[in-house]
Order: sequence, then C-alpha cells, then structure tokens
Amino acid sequence: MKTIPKQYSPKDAENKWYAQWIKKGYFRSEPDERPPYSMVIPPPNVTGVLHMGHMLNNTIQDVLVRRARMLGFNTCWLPGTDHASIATEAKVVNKLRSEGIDKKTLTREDFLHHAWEWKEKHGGIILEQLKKLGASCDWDRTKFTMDESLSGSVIRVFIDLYEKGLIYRGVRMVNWDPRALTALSDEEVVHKEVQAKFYYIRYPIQDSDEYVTIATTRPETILGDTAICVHPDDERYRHLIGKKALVPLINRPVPFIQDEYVDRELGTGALKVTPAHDINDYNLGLKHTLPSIDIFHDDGRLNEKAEIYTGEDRFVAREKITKELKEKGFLVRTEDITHSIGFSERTDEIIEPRLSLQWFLKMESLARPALKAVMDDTIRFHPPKFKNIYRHWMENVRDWCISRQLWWGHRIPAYYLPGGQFVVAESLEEALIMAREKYDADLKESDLKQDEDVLDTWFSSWLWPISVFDGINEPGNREIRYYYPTNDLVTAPEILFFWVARMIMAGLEFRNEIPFRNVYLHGIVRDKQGRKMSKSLGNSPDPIALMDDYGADGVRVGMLLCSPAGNDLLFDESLCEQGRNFCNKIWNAFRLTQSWNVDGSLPQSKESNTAIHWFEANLNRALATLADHFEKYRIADALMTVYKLIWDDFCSWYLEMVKPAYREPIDAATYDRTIGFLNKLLRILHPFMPFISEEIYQSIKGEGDSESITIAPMPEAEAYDDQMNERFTAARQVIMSIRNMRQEKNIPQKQSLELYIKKNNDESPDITFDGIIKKLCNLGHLDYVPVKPPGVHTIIVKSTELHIPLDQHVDKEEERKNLESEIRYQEGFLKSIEKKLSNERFVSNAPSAVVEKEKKKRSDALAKIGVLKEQLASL
RNA sequence: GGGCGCUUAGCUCAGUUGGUUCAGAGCACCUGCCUUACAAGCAGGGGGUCACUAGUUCGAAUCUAGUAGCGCCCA
Repeated sequence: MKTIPKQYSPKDAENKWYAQWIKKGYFRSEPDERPPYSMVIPPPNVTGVLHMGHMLNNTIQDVLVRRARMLGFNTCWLPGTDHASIATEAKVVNKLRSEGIDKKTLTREDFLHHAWEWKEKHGGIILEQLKKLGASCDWDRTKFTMDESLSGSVIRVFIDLYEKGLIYRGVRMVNWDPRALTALSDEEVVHKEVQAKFYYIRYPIQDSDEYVTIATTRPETILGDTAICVHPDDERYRHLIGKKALVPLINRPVPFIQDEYVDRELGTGALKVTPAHDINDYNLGLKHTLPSIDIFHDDGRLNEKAEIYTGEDRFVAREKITKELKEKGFLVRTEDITHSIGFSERTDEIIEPRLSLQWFLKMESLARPALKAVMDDTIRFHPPKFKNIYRHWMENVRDWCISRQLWWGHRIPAYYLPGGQFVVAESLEEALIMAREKYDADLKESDLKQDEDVLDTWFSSWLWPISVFDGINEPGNREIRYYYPTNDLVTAPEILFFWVARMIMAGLEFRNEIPFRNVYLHGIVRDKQGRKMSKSLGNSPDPIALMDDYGADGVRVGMLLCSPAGNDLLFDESLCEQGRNFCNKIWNAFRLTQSWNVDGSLPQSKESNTAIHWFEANLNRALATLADHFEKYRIADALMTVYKLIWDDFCSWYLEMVKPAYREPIDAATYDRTIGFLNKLLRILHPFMPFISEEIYQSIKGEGDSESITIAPMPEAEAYDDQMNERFTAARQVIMSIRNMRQEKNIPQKQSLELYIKKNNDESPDITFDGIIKKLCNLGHLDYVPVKPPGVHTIIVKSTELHIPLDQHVDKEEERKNLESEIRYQEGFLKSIEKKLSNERFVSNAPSAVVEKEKKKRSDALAKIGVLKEQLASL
C-alpha cells in the first residue's frame, strides 16, 4: 500500500494549490467568444479585517463563480475595497491623536498624506485573507473606490446629476454625528430603544402668574425654544392663545401657536417647539414661520446662542439645567419612559438633528424604474421575500444627503465665487472658465474655493459594477460591454437600500441597464445564542485561526451547511468540525482506492457490475437534483446533496459493494470505473471544497483530464436508468433489516448466515442485487423457496418473506407478538384507506390519479395482511 | 405607532400547485462495535398534537380569519 497518511492535512495542500492556481492564471479573465459570467465583490472597507460575515459572503460567491467556471463560462469575479470615508477617517484621526497630533492643526493636504499612508499600511490585508479562503477572484483587476478612474467616475456622475437638476444644495435638518463632525444619511442612523426620562417643566406666562407645563425628553433644548404649540381644539389652553410664555432660566418670551400636529394625550398636550433641533419642530417652524435658534456647536457643546452653560457638552448641560430647573421650581416632576433614539452607525454617538447646508440627490425619478426592475423580476431577489421590503422602502424614499464633512473621500466638485455663487466642474481650470463665462470675466483661479466636503462613500459604491469596468468614463469600452450586466450579486439584506437599491438606480440611470440579474441575500452570522458578532462582545471567532484549525475547506463547509438564503445563521465551531470530518471521509475513500492492487486479468464480478450501474444512475439523479438547487440558489441544499452523495451513497454503499476482500486484487474495469466516479465526485465537490478536491484530483486524474480541477468540466446530468435506483432501494431495505436482526439478536457480522426468500402474490424475484446482498450481509447462501423452511427467523419486507435459519432457539412468542402488532397496524391503515374510498365525494372530487393511488395502497395492504396472517397461522 | 415576516424533532432548518406510509434532513442523543479506508469512524435505534383556536375542503404542516410568542424594517 502506498503511504498515504490516515488523516488529511489541509495546510500544505492549500498553500500549494492556491499558489499554483495564481501562477497558472486560472482566475484571470479577458473578454472572448465564450459567454461571460461576471460578479463584483461587495467591496470591504480597505483597512478592515476579515470577519465571519465576509467569510460567509465570499464563500458563497466563490461557490457560484467556481461552478460557473467549470460550466464553461468566462468567469470574472472582480475584487476590491472601498475607502469607507467615516470609518477610515476616524481611524486616522485616532492614530494621529495617539501621536499627539490634532487633526485641526493639519492642512487638508497633510491630513490626506497621513490617510494615504494609513491606507498603504493597512489596506488590502483583507484581500490577502480572502486568498486563504480560496477565493478565485481575478486579482489583477483589483479595484479601490479612490483609484483614479473610479474617482473620475464619481465626479463625472456628480456633475451629470447636477446638470440634470437632480443634485441640489439646501438647508435641511440632517442627522449630525457630533463625534465624527459630519452629516449622515438616514440609512446610517440606527434607532435603538433606550431608557429615558420625560421632564415636566413649567413655563411662566408673561404678565400673569399662571404657568403652562410641557413635557420633554431633552430639557437642555429649552434654550432653543421659539414657541409653545397646542392643539386648536384643546380647551385647556385656549385662553393662552395670543399670550407669550417665558422660557425658564433665560426668560425669552415665545408665542403660543396652534397646530393639529400636537397629540393631546401625550405629555401635557402642550409642546415646546425647537425648530433647530428636532425634525418635527423644524416642520412646525416652517409652517408657522418661527425663528430657529441653533444652540449647539458642531461637536455637541452649547454655543453662545444658548445664553447659559456655553461650552458645556449637551449631556452635561442637561444635568446642570435639570438641577437648576429643579432648584428654581420649574421642574414639576420626571417620568421614566422608553423611547427610541438615533445613533450613528459608525461612531455609536447619539445623533443630533441639526440644520445644515448640505448636498442632496433627488431620489424619486431614480427610484421609480429601480423599483419596477425588481417587482417585475428583471432582477431576481433570492429569497424573494425581500421584494416586499424593497418595495416599501422604494415607495417611501427620501432625498439622499450625499455630502459629508470629512476630508477622506471624493471632494465635491463645486467651486465658490467670492460672491457666494458657485459652479460645478471637473477641475479648477474648467470651473474658472465657467465662472468667467457666467459671472465675471476677470475672475482668477485664486478667487475660486472648492467645497471643503467629500461625498458619501455609497456615492461611489453605487457605481461599483460600472466603474470597475470603467463604464462611466468610457461607456463603449470592450470590457463593460462584455461583462455588464453582471450575473449575480451576493450580499447581506442589511445593505439592501444602502447599496443594492442604489446600484440598481445607477445602472439604470447611467447605462440604461440593470447592474446584475440575481441578488442572493444571505443572513447575518450570529453566535450560538443568536447575538450579532461584534468586537465589543468578543464573540466572533478569528476566521484565520478557524481555517488553521479546520482547514479552509472545513470552514467553508461549516458556514454553508447552516446558511439557508435569507436566514441568519447561528455559527457554532462544531459546524467547521463537521466540515473537517467530511474532508477526512473523502480523504479516506481516496486512500482506500489507492490501497487496491489492480489485476488486469481478473474478470469483473457481477456484483461490481451491478454496483457500477446503480451508482451511475444514482449519480445522475443527484446531478439533476443539484442543478435544480443551484437554479433556485439553494446553496446549502446543494452542498447537502453532494455531502450525502459522497458520504452515504459512494462511501457507505458503493465502495462497500465493490471493495475486494482483504489483500485480494480488484479487476481493472471496476477499478477504472471507481476512479472515474471519484473523479466526477471531486469535480462536483470542487466549488464547495476547492483544496481537497484539487489535491486528490491531481493524484487520480488521467490522460484526458484537465491539468487542474479548477478548469475541469462540471459533470452534468445524463439520462439514467431510474429502475436501478428503485431496485437498490428494495435491496437496501433487505440489507438493513438483516443488519437490524443481527444487532437485535447479537449475531456478529463475522458469523455467516443463510437466507431463504419466499415471494408472495405471484411476484417474481428480482435477483439484480442478490450478490450484493450476500456480500454486504455476509450470507453463505441465498435462495428462493416456495414454502417457509423450519427453524427460521422471519422478516417481512413489503410482502416478501425473508427466512433466516438460526442455530439459536427462535422465540415463537416474540414473533407472534410482532406479527400481531404489525397486522393491527396494517388493518388500521387499510381501514383509513377504505374509509376514503367509500366516501362518495372523495371518489368523485379527487383527481383520478389520487384515487388510483389509494386503490394501489389498498391492494398492497391487503396483500401484506394476507402474508402476515399466513405467517401467524404457521406458527 | 406603520409595514413585513417567522413559529415543524433537543438544535439549525427543508417541506413546490392542498393528495403515496408525509411528517423529512443534517447535527446532537441512545445502543453495539478499536470489523485491515476512515473512532475526525462503522452499524443499528429512539424522538414531533407541524404555536393555539375556529373555518374552507372529500382531504390541511400546506388555504382563510383570529389569538399568543418572536424577529426585522420604517417613523
């Protein structure tokens, strides 16, 4: 026997084959005559590290792309990263702070220098980690959202949309992150339920000794109050209309206004109005033309407009103001409540609604066609349940705030004139020409100042499937024409709106064509207790360590097995163990075949011949099932089909059928077919477990085979003899019932038995698998008899009697009991069928095929009962 | 508060247009085996009132309504 270790060790195989694949350029793609299969990676944050979500996301993509490659498509899986404006800038700011450098002391250029340095140092680590997973990306095409051509695309698109009138600049209430010092889009705000307090505060009425009491969750904002609002039908406050209330502590008089917006049941029914710091109040302010007093600095500290506590943080000010209100008798009482407030997705800081001048993109006209493309299945979502959620969002979409008060990113191409006007242009030179034409022919370059802000990262990501093929700058280029639209997109439902919806909009707007045909949405990886994996909880395993422990193939299998589309998966390391065990199983099947001595002069046995015919039929049936699973994007089911095909059908049944006795040789025909099956199985397996499949393939491949399994053809289902599968099923029942008897009666496998079969009801014996039954059950003799022989134990399968002579005493009483209970069950079953068949309405209403089936069931049951009763009588 | 979805074995989930003995899979569990490929294994086995209630139907895990519990999105 060749020396093959008992256990598969993944490490060497993984490094060796990945390097080989890259060297040979199997993942490279150039447009040619073959049909393309293209896919873009959801670009991870350039300075991020691999986490379990990436593992799942990229494993699924790799399965799809490897399968497509083997099916003969020209596959291009395009990798890359995005610049993650807020996250990266925050990291750089922190790093500088740790070195004692304050961002505010740096110029934009200096800061960007540091940021690029950081990017060069940490960037791309994640892509290296993906290689360890086996990701078959076309690495030569790796893109970054701030590459020159991608940046150019972003600027070009901004200008285009501005010229179309879809981008505008306006003062709006935005979600302000006081830590990151930037506006956020609605989608970047995470709402959470928190414990808070309702503060009941009384405001004196001017020129009166009356008070009005309002309830608020944010007492510090009273300093920005500009009105008190009550419901027009509210009797309690009617007499106050026309009067003014005095804001406590600062004695600012504010008017009473009336609006039906007020909920009379909530709080006291009187509402303080702070237009600068609440979106609803802002709308009220617009409606009633109230002044708006912004009392905060951009970092959340009170400014001089607050009049008191200037310079204090908003939450410190809340404490102090509450204390003062209490001391001075303005605070009536407090009440504990739970309410939902917004947090920054990136910094987890509490969002401050804030009025500010920002750039917006009008969404309505972009959203309409993007909605339609999904609803009419031009783009298919898997699973389709996300269509509903998508529709709901798209029908209620609001304008997109695209400016961010950051430096790291694509700087907004707007140039301001000394007079406050602005022009939008690709460069300073062009801006100058425009400005001179439009406003003042004497303007100089130095008169123009570019907007300080950058664009939202998603404003570049939404172009990703186009810009990676340079389809914005060069709309007619060969690559975009060949690869676009891409085939599949694999991502998480969390970014359905952030990213997927916007890519669809961009695709339709800039190429008049959808960006991808299928969107596979997978769940979030959670821990065993269902908690989201996070750094702060420390409940996320290190993917690299996992791969070291279980092998990349093992981890891939572990992730896939428990990941039905759209469902969150509760990750458990034991799943990877299962994957590793599967590797070992395959490895040992390979090892077995390598231990055989092939004897070319040996004729093939009938058993082996039968086994081969059966396995061929079974394999083809599985291939058809597999194709169906892939068609429906049921990746976990597809893997399970392969898992059972290899473990159960091939290892547990087929190999046992053809395995020669110890030290006996195997005939050449059987050996060749067995290796042929193994070869096919490895190719079927390869998309899921690329490394072990290549490792074994390389040892067993023959002359006509491809040099690497990555480019070998994927086996496809051929016509097969399904009768073979049915015959096997019957034989398996016989084998299992004999094994069961051995176990029950404690008869070791080594002890040979005899089997006498009595067919009933004029059935003729099917002897196809008899030799195999003899082999697997260790039977010295198998024969058909017209009557039951004496001194036997009897098993009944369907209506066939299996008689096995036993040396030991046969317990007639036990057999009688078994027969009686079986008869009782069968008679009950028969009764239920007869009840159905005697039901007039069933017979007349049910389809005839169903009625026929019931009749068949009845005759089968009758036959079986006949046999059982005969058995009972003969005892 | 508005919308969407879920509830099937101990766990994670399949179950298509209602119709075979349809109640399934994997893992876990129990029993017996270190049998010459594999103990990271082999063979065998047990386990569910399909959340609850009512309805439609000849027939419901599947369709309808309500109830309870859970989750997600949005405000």
